[in-house]
Amino acid sequence: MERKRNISMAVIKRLPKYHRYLREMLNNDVDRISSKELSEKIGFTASQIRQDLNCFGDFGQQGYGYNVKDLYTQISGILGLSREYKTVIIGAGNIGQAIANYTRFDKLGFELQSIFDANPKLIGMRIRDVEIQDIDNLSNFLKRNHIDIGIICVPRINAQRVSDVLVSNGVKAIWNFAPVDLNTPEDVIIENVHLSESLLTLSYLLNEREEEE
Amino acid sequence: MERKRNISMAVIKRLPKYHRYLREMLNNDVDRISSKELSEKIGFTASQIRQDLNCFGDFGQQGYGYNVKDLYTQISGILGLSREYKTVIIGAGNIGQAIANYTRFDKLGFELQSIFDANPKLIGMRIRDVEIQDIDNLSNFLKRNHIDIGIICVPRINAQRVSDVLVSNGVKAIWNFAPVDLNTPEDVIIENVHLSESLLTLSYLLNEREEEE
DNA sequence: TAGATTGTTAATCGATTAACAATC
DNA sequence: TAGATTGTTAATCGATTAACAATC
Repeated sequence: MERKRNISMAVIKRLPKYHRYLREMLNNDVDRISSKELSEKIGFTASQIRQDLNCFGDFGQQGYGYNVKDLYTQISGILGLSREYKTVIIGAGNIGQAIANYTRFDKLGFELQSIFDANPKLIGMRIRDVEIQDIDNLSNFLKRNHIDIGIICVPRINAQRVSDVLVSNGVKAIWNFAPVDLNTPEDVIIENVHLSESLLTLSYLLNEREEEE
Repeated sequence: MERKRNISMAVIKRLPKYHRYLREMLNNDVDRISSKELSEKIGFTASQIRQDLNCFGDFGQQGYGYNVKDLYTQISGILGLSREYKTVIIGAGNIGQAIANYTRFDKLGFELQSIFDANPKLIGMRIRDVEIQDIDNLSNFLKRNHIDIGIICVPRINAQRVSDVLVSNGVKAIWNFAPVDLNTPEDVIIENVHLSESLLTLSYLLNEREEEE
């Protein structure tokens, strides 16, 4: 299935966007699409789209283009969505609760198994049928349950400690919302969501724009 | 002050990370740092760090390196943090409330002026002294108050409509959490936080890693 | 002064775009 | 078959890294 090793991060980061646009077209009963048409919607060049897709296979057909349903299925598979992932959230504060409440991720196959927090007021509370546990149980819970992805939503100061517990109990992927760069072994995958950095990019651009005037 | 026009997006996206590391060093009473030392902490090459900083000015000194406090101040200014920004949040659901509760952004100079939602159960509620208003008041509110940044936290289906209201009332920057690419005039700045895309990047990488084994 | 480290130019690397033969 | 559009190679563009003279 894999055609090309070492897919560049630039390509990988575009895949979810293909997935989203194809899903949308599928919902609108679009049967087929050419790289040129897709280019106009998604904003990548037609050439780039063909290059990107060809990293993974010959999904198109000359003179026809791409079958939307088939391509969607392929991209879903490439993104790893043909299986399910068991997740835990650590930190039931603002962001932790927000993520826990998102039904969007369930539909993609990410199953929230438990939530952990240190605050006694939160422990025992339920978010969509998942009970918030004492963070002291985290290590034990991980030993008894296979977890694919740990979602870190604790304050900056505690993030590395939580990460260490996850890693030492075999969790291989971390979705990190704490504004810190975690230190982990090479075989652990980290995906950061640094909201402040996103906001500062916005203020940079807004300011740059205003200076030009 | 500006040395070089057309700073590339690659450089811009690294600036907030410099800002974060410098803040941390400042808190740890570090006085000066060389590009080589910073490189070891932040993970960019020393060469890249010097190139990046030189887009904006000669902040270093041969034989000495960079003064942490000065550089922090410079980067803060470049990121537009020497002024304040008035913001509104539209959508008081999971993400909207989480963002409203973040005190981190206040400290950087982002002042939440109001929150809007369509849900009667939420209207009138207060989040940290800010009252949730009926979304029908949004347009009027924007006409009476200058707002720098609109933060869109409504469901996908309503995001474009909200964006249109913001834009037609002169809002020039949008921080968008809805999983959709907004259609806006060229002079409006959009910064997207697409959480699903981030999660799918993670599942891609996790899957790729497991295939190799 | 000698050592350190910048600012900056040149070399390399990688990603994007253009072009076109292959083929449905 | 003729037209359309892919897959893929080659050309271009941009970003990163290396090297080193300038200078604190």
